Amino acid sequence: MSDNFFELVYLVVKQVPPGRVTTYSAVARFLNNPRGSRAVGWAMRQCPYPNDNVPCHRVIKADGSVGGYGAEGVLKKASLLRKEGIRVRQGRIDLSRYFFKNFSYPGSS
DNA sequence: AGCCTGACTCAAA
DNA sequence: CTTTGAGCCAGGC
Repeated sequence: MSDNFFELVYLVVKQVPPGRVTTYSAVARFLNNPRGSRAVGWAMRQCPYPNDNVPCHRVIKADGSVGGYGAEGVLKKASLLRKEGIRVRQGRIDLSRYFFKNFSYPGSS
């Protein structure tokens, strides 16, 4: 488990199905880094894999804001989320409705 | 090691 | 509810 923090982040984010979202802090906390939300965001910025493999666009802020999407722009991100059936209103999402928390720890296969 | 940046978060005003 | 400010983590120079 001395794998890079990124690897774990990607594995966790990969678990988020279409129509559902998660937050940076949630992922960070799942990896035993409750204060590592920024590191998670940093990992997302790298985005070494295609969005099909790692749906970076399904990771939003803890307050329900869409967050950012690098050069692509937050509009693109919101658009993708809407296409998956997620209702985005004023750049915000209802976490109580779309938040995915049924994660399984990476590497436990 | 030190300093700066960034798809963040929380608390306070 | 919106706006500020400070805190935290990993990476690059």
